[in-house]
Amino acid sequence: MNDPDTPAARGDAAAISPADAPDTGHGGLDRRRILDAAVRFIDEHGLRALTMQRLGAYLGVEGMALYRYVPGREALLDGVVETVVDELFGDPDVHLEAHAGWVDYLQRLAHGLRRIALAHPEVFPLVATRPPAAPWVRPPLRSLRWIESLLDVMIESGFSDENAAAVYRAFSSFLLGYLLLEVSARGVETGPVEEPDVSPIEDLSRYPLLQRLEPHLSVDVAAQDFEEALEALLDRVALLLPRRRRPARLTEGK
Amino acid sequence: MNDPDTPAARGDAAAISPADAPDTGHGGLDRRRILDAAVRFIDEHGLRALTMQRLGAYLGVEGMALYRYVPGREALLDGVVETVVDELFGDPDVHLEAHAGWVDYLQRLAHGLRRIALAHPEVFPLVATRPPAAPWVRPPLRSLRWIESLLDVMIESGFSDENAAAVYRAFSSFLLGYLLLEVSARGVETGPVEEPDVSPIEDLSRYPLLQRLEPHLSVDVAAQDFEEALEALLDRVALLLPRRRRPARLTEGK
DNA sequence: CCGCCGCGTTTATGACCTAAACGGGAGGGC
DNA sequence: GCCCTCCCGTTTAGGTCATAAACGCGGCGG
Repeated sequence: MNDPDTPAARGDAAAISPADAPDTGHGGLDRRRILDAAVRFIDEHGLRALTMQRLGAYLGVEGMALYRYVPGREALLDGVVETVVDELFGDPDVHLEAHAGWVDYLQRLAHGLRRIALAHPEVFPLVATRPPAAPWVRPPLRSLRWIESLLDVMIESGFSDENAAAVYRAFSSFLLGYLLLEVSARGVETGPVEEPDVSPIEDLSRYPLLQRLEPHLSVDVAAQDFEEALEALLDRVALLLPRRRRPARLTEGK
Repeated sequence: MNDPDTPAARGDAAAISPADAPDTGHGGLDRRRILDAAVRFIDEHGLRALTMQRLGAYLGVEGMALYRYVPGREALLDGVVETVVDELFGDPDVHLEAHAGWVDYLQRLAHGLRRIALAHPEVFPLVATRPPAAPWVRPPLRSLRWIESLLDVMIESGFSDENAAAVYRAFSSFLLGYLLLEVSARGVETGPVEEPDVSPIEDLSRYPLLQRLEPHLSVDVAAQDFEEALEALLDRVALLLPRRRRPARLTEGK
């Protein structure tokens, strides 16, 4: 057998769904319904559990039925990524245009992406690591429309072409690092419902500081770290602007 | 068939190795040889191509032989990650102790990890995303010894316990974001040797800025971005230190 | 000289992806 | 009303994989 005991993969079709699944309600697949179901499925059972057969069952259908609407598993995953990233368009707090300046724009965009990451922790690693369509599409902002929008806002705000591109790169790296780590940490603390494991992780006694700092390391300050790093990034970005157009102060020196 | 045409996955055992493979030279497996071979294999053929059978063939042996030394595929991947991360111990430019202050220490550590990422672009995503042993082990620095070392250096340099932990978190996020993006961008520009693809990616005409900035977006300035973001991070970290112990200037104002 | 054991091989099972053939029912043309 | 035809989900089949379990060979200590 494959994946002999992985908790997520121990999916007897029974346990997986007919009861609470969306199950279409009236039969009749289509690409959208499949993709949405796939996202929900991954949210509920984890990426590893996603199988054509199981997703089919989740929709009340044989696995092969999906192939009529989706070219294959890889394409399905691409669709999942796209579906999740596109949630950004439905977010009332995030806008394609900067109504209140580039700082506000980038903050809303960052928070919007963070919301998505936290809403779909099991999907986000996919968003982060799936090979992008073009080399300059940098996860997690992998939508041409949003990239265009970001560049537009920066340029309208007075940044040079080169600096706009640099901001895009720095912003991507920032988001990827912080969100991927936040999401995967959350996954580790929630996910592995495994047995207490015979090995208490490893011999901690050899690492006195790890022991002493364990409380500090385990406190979840991801939200605060994110805010602070975002502020720092925005401050740094502001310095790229010709002095006259620079916003006075990003934060009121708490 | 699986993976119908993926270039990396088109591995007839013939194409894969006996010729240039390590092939032990004298038969006789062991865990170390297997792990090293796995790293080389992934470097050469990509992660997707790694199969128990193929790795066996690469070593001149049947796939099942590996199971005597490795509990299974997952464990193998864990071993690969560990192997690669442990290269840090062999790096003459990186030291467990800070001989020249914490700034120098963090710079060397960051560059050491970047060297690893660039040396094993196909392995790095694994380093980045594999669930860590403990929740406070943050990729890509997933070695207890190095975490301990980092915390030690920071604390010896006068940072509080809390700030040392904060530095560790910020440093991890920074490395993860920048290195993962750099490595995957490199992978995209090299990797997909696919047919020119009927769709020229997507209709670019709707995104005038993407078109106009394409040159700026495609220039590879990853190294420079990395240095600048590292400097910015270190500057920010320096502010955590009591004023008296703060290093005068990190960069001589270029 | 023999039986045991370390180690790679063979055999077997089951999960999974996917190509291809299949079949039933619903709707349109007559 | 009848039949033809697609649309769409199902069945069938075959290939790749991971992995458990039985196997067998060669060397070594008794």
